[in-house]
Amino acid sequence: MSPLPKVEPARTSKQKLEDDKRRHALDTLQLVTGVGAVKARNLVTAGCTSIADMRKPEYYSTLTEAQKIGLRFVGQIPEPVTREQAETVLDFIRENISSKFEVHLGGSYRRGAPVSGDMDVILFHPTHVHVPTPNISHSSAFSNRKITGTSPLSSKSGSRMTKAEREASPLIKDVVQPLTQGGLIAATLSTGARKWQGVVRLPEKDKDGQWELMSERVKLVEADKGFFRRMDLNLVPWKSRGAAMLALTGDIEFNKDIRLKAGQLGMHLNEFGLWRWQSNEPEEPEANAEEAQQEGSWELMEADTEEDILAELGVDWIEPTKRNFAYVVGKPTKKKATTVKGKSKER
DNA sequence: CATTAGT
DNA sequence: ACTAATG
Repeated sequence: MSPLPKVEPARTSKQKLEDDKRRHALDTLQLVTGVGAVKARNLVTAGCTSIADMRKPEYYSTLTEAQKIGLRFVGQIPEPVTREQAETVLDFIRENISSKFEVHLGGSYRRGAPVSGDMDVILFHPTHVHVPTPNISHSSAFSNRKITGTSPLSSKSGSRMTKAEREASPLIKDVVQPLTQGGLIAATLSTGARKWQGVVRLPEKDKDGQWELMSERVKLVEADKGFFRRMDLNLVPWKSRGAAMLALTGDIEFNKDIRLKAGQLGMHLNEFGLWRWQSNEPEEPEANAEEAQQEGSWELMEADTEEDILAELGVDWIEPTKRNFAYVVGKPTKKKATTVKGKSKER
């Protein structure tokens, strides 16, 4: 009387256990900055199942430079940054670079969070850096295609930088270098013309409120002594300050929402500004080839503060601290029957 | 190009 | 939704 088909409990539970272990290994390896789903899977498949394993030469040698840095600071980087720590770093930066830079903190700090996962530093400079034209065509709503690399405009300007160009860039020369020599910057994860990502050692003040000696800080960095945190430096053209403040303050859902709104109004919003599409003169429509060459171009709108951009989008001012969770798009004096978005993830 | 990261 | 850097 046991017509029940027999299952195989031994095999099933063993399988389940191995699945759990594998998942745990994948999650663990992804604690290292720069290690994502693909790299973690490759490592686990190769037999690397722990942070300690990752330091073995056979695995370590497969890591990128950024992943090696991530591994070096894996015990420190996940630690949250307090507002006080962020403000200390901000003070230090202001004291150690040219006063021509206007320095702000974005991210969850600006949204009022008590602690943040990292520091998002925004640097405005009145002269340096130019504003790149968006790489998408206006009809992207229908044909989601980008302008091809054969476009005379897009092919060149956004291209890569040589090492020499990189070191001559204002972000590196005028910001990263002094902050490194000052003993703030401990390691670089990635660095380009307008974005630097890396690790800083929190500067400390002595009993008299004086910073540590510069030479002391540099030694402490080399000895891995102190508190290390993630920081991003963003160099922003003056004209892009409003768009950059919006983009770098977030949160993600807020950014998506106002960008969607811009698109619905036929505009394009990115961290460089609010753009409107300018069609080319039809000029002489006769005899034109089947493929119209240039349909038009994106032109930067005047709106260069957060207020102006939001106003242009028909959105009333929203305090940064209100950009965290549910927020309303549309007229505030009307019913609340407008789009409300929830949140999911925050550090 | 894919991967990772960032709001 | 959209962009930057790496390899």
